[in-house]
Amino acid sequence: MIHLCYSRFITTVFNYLPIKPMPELPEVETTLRGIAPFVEGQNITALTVRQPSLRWPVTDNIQAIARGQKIEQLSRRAKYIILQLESGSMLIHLGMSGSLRISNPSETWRKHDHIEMQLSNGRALRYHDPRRFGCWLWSAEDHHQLKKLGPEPLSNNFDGDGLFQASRNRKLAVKPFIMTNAVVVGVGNIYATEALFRSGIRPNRAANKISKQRYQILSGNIKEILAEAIKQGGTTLRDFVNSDGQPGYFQQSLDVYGRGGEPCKKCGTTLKELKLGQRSSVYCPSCQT
DNA sequence: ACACTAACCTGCAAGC
DNA sequence: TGCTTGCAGGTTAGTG
Repeated sequence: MIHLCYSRFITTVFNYLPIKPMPELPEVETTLRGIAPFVEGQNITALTVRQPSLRWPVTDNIQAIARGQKIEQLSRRAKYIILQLESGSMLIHLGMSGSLRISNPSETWRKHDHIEMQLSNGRALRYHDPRRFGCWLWSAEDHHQLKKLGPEPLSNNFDGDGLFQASRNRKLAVKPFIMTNAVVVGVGNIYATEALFRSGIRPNRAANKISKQRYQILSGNIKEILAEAIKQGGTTLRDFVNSDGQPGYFQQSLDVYGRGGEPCKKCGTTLKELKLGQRSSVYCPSCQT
C-alpha cells in the first residue's frame, strides 16, 4: 500500500518535470540555437550510424560523404534542421521523439542513440530518437521534402489574408487545416490547440466557414504563441552540452492542451475533448465558437 | 484537388 | 505480478 502510494506520487511529480521530448517548432528552433555554436564552422571528422532504420533509411554512403566536409551553416525550415555542407546538405528531422545534443566522442552510448557526428573541435553531435520517426537525409541538390511546404509562421509571408485565401473551398475542420504543412508549417497539435483557444475558434469549425477577420486574429495568435515558446526556450536553464538535449516546455503555460475535463482558465467552464484527424483536441465550449 | 485513414516505432500508464 | 490496451508532440503513402 505504501509502495503503491509512493509510486503514484513519483509518477505525479514526473508529469510536471520537463523531461519529455517534445519537438514542435519552438523546440526545433531552440535545439538549433543550442547546438549551432558548437557545430557551425567545424569539420566532420567521422559519422557513426548505429541504427540506420529511421523514418527513411539512412543511406550507407552518408558516412563517406560527410567525412571531411565543413559544416558551413545551420538553418531551419519548418521542423527540419538543415546542415549546409560544402557539397550539399544534411536534412535532419526530430520526428516525435528525437533530440540532438553535444556530447564527447568518448561518451557511452545510451539506448536509442542512433547517430553521432564527430567534429574537429573534439565535440560530437549525437542524435537520440526512441520512436525513430525522425530522419537524416543527405542530398547534393534540393531536398524534395522541402518543396511543397507553406510559409514559415513567423515570417511576413504568413498572415490572415493568406490563411483566409487558402481556406476557401476547404471544408475540413480548421484545426487539421492549420496543421497542414502546405498551408503553414510548424503548427503542431499543441500549438494548434492553444492558438485556437486564444482566438476563440472551435477546432472542429469548417475552415471555409471562418471570416477573414477571425483568420487575422488566428494568424496573429499563432505567431504570438510560437514566438513566446521560442523565447521561453531561450531562457530555460537547459544547455545542449552533455544534457539530454530536450528543451521541453517547462515555464510555458499551456491553457488548454492536456486539460480536458478541467475548468477553462478564462470562464471556468469544463473543457471538452474531441478527436480530429486522429489527434486529440481540447477546447472550451463557452469561449470557442 | 481534397478528405480521410493507416502506418512507421517505442515507452508509458491505466485497467484487469 | 504480469499481461493487454490505448495513447503520445509528425509526416507520408494510399484510398475513395
